[in-house]
Amino acid sequence: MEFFNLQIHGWYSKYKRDLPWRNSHNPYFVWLSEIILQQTRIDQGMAYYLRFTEEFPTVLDLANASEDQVLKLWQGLGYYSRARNLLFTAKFIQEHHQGKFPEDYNSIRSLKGIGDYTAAAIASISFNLEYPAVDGNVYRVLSRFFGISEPIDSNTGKKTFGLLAKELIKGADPGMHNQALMEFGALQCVPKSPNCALCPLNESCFAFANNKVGELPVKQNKTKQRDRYFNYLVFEFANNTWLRQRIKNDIWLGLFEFPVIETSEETEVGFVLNHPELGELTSLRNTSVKRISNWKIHILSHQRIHYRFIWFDLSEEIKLTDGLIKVNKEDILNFAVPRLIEECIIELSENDRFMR
DNA sequence: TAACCGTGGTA
DNA sequence: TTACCAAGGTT
Repeated sequence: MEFFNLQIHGWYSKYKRDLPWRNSHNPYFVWLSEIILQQTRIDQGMAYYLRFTEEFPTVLDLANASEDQVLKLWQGLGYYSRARNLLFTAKFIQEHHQGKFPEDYNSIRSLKGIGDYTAAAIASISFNLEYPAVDGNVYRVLSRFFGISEPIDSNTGKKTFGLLAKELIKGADPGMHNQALMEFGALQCVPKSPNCALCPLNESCFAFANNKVGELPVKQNKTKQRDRYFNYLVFEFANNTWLRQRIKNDIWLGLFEFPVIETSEETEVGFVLNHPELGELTSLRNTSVKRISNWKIHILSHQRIHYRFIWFDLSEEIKLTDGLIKVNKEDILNFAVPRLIEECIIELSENDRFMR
């Protein structure tokens, strides 16, 4: 174990990346970076981190934002509950911690959106507290080097890795140690085809010695995907279209989209045009379908969204029904939308059919 | 406990 | 093309 820490720490001092959130121990910045980077690659999250810190330099700036504003900044990053919890926790800190980020592990861990990993990361990096941060990288590094084949997504496995990580961090600089382990997993001990020949730990690595690098770590649960079918209705009249905010406990909660009729399969257009839900949206009769896109597929971690767009040229202005929002086309980019809606809007503006 | 919650990169 | 999976957390 001493060899392990010595090599990891030495490797880190040599190869660590210069990342913006490493220039400060400010718990607000560390928290922000950790939430953004949950299940997200640094390449993908970096621009979001820079935008958030510029827009909201302090936790109080964030606390005073609206949810729509935060979701708009978060647009495209996915797992939008992270953004909603971010705002909730900022407001909570404003109200219950006098606007000062809490400095002890239990207080940090109790905040919404912060689990075992994130609490340990903030506590160790910001406050030098000795809590092991075990993320996907650390599971991989430990399982390979120490030869642990317990599934990392089982309770017993999490306990085993947690205990080992707790032993390893003893006596080390907590923040440096945690980041070193993660950085090593992210850059050297990568998931697929790591370059073990030049790894400073290869002489003692169980997986390398036993040719099990490709088999570790072990995961047991495979998430099932289900198919869904979204018929998006794009109403146009004058320079307006209509959007609706997603308010059900479902994907994309809080984001906006064109009104949608969900069907059980890739139905004919006639099925949608005669659908009772369309009648609830508009009682207009003289609506003509201008264009119908092909079915496309948008992949989520657990769902496959089959979707298409049906454009309606309205002969008169639509009558507003529950939750429908009339949007001037020039304002549409101010709404937080799912990726597939954004692509539709971009395509339309490029084709000069929509934004003129 | 297992299912739910996005998006993009990679082989 | 498909499958995996990335600084996970909540219910």
